[in-house]
Amino acid sequence: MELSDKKTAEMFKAFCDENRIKILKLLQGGEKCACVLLDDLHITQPTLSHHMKILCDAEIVVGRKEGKWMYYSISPEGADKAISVLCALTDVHGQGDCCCKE
Amino acid sequence: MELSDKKTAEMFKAFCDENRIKILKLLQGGEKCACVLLDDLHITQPTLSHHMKILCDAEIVVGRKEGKWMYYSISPEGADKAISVLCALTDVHGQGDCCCKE
DNA sequence: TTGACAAATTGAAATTCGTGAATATAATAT
DNA sequence: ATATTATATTCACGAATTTCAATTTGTCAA
Repeated sequence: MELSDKKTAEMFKAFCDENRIKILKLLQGGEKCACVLLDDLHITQPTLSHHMKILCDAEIVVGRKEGKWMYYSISPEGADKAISVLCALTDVHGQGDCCCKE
Repeated sequence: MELSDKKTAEMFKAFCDENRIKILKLLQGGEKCACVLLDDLHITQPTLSHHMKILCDAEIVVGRKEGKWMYYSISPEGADKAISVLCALTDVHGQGDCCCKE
């Protein structure tokens, strides 16, 4: 399934903010509660919520509600999708040295 | 060499604009003159120049001047760097299923 | 040297983005 | 029911980004 150029740009927006990079690095340790992320980042709760929405909309992160808490984790499927789109986008045709080919 | 979170975000900005996605797709066919890119995109010459600067600053694209013309192409090294940073960023520790690991 | 052409830079307008205060919603506990 | 706690939404504002018109710079040809 081919993504539109607009959708592709949209997806990569997940990765072009310093705080979202920090969030992803925190989630590399595994699923984390929003409140824990909030403790580690010097931003307000609404700002965190905003970034989580962008990450979830891009399907790089998935959220799971448990009672009052929201647990977030990196989506392996979303991450793989982003990687393969990036590989496909930067692979010069006829060179075939992209690790994600086929 | 580890990139700062800020630098990482900066790098991915190369991929989060619809026109830059289109430019990369055009460059997949191989090196192209700026004037050729301009013909294929519905943007003005200064706008193209602006986007090419962002792509070159991010080291995803390299430019080569030949007389009056500028030829641009995808930098395999820059692309590989971006891919490996993305892999490293989205790989959940202890899962080790990233194609770019090691 | 002058003219023509390609690309970069500057400046300014419109839009998008990141942020936090205030508020709303949802779930739990008393 | 009421209070409390966790998260989401709304709103407003400043900063950054995208865009194009105008201008400048660089290169070549006559």
